[in-house]
Amino acid sequence: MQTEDVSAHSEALGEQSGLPVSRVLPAYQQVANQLQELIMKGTLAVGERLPAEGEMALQFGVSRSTVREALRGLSSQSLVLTKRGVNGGTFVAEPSAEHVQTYLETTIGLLSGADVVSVDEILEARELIEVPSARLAALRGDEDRLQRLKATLDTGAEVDLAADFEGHKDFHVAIMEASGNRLLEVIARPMFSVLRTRFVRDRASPELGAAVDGDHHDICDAIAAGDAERAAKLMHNHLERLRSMYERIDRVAPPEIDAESAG
Amino acid sequence: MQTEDVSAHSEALGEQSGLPVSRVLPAYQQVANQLQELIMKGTLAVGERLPAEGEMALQFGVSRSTVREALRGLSSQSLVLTKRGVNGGTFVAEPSAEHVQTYLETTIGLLSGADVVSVDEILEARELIEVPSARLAALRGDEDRLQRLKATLDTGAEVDLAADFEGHKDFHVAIMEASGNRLLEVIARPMFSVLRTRFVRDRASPELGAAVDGDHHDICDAIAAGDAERAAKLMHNHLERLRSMYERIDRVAPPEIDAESAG
DNA sequence: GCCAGCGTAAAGGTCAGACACTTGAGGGTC
DNA sequence: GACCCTCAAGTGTCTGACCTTTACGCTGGC
Repeated sequence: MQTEDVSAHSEALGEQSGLPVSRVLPAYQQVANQLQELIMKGTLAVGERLPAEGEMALQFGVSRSTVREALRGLSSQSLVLTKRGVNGGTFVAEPSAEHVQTYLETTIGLLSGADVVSVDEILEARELIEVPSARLAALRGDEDRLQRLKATLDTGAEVDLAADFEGHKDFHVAIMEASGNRLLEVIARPMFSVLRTRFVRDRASPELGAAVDGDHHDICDAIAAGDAERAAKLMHNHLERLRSMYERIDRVAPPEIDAESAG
Repeated sequence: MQTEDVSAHSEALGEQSGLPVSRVLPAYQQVANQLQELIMKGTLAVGERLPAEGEMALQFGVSRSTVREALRGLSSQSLVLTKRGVNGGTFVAEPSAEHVQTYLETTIGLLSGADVVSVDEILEARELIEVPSARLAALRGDEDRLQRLKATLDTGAEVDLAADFEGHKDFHVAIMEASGNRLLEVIARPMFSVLRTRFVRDRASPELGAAVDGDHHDICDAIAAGDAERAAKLMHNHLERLRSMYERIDRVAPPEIDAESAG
């Protein structure tokens, strides 16, 4: 472990050594930690209302500003949400898949931008998840989900590449939805978004878009037919195609995060 | 722009989706959004120091408290970190896989506790990720990683079930590490932790622990031999065993959190 | 009896200013 | 050169005030 910065999560160190290093966390951090623990333990139930800020300030023996700073931290983690007005207050937020997706999207984007994870790794992870997702979708697909999947194909002939890309996203998201595993959806969707952001749509070629569309149709057919293995294989091929596309793009326009090409 | 927190909340509440929520975001939220965008765009480079709080307050035309609340939000997302003292200040944090793991751990835990995702889904996702991870580890495993993997087995005969469980965790983490895909590690590790938390160690039986240990040794052997398919198959069987274990435990003593689900 | 309109008050949002605490840097002392 | 002391920049915390939002309830007209 190369922990060069021992700022926040410092453990309790030996009391015997009277080092003057004050490992005391800021008050707002302590308050946040305590509240978070209460939430995680279930002591504070979902939807339950926390005391008013002023009251918490009294209870914790800190000022209202400190409590507020703690709450901002929790709220930006979607652990709580605040409402104004009468009967407003701070409430324990309902855990939602969307929040996680939003967070993952920004974070994976940052990790990728900082080369902590490579595009190859994202593509690989995508394949690991989406191929079995297609298989599961074929096995489990109920009418409803199948319809939604088909709907993502219905857009027909599009001229706008950006809209095209959106359609592709919808298709892949629908696949993961159809797999019946929400956790997969939560995980895979941000990866898709990150790739989309990194490889700006305009750089894709129209003929490739058509090929992608064809793939989607084929995959959808296989899923509709309940042919799990074929769906999986097609998805694999599809992602291979995408991978080579990304690689080509990457060679042409290297690691620049956001190409703001003026011309 | 992901400034649509408001609508996301109302949707999460599950009532009517068209609630008349005020579109005006609080100032601290706006400041946080702007800073976040600067960070994501790379305008503020990693490690770069932001202006002092007071200065930002002037620039944004808000009070220092407001700036601080914004910063608390960003810092709890590990987008920035603050240091005190001379040469202290707020710095753009280096994206780190650990932060994401920590976040995912708490969040998946909450999602699971609130039945947004089921244990089955976690297990399924785990299988999707870990089986190919074992395959990749067999294909790519360099000496170094292989040694680390083996080290997780060396613990030998353990009496303490808790420590045993820790060892199991280390093994699975080492597998994902050996797969060479950090993204997989980031994703799978929290899932493991959640399962561990949900199924408290003491409930596992000693003989099962032995079986699990045996599995681990076999998998490790297959990886060391570079036999990718065998490693994958063994991992699959191993996870099947775990799944049935979890199911049995779940039947006997269902987690107290979600007892009231209609059944 | 019902609905519209208004007032009210609770609670979060924002502000200004002050002081305490931390910590590196620079300078002085031995 | 090593040590200590002081200083300053910047975050951490507090106080207390005022603004803004918004559900609830009262009032009055139909």
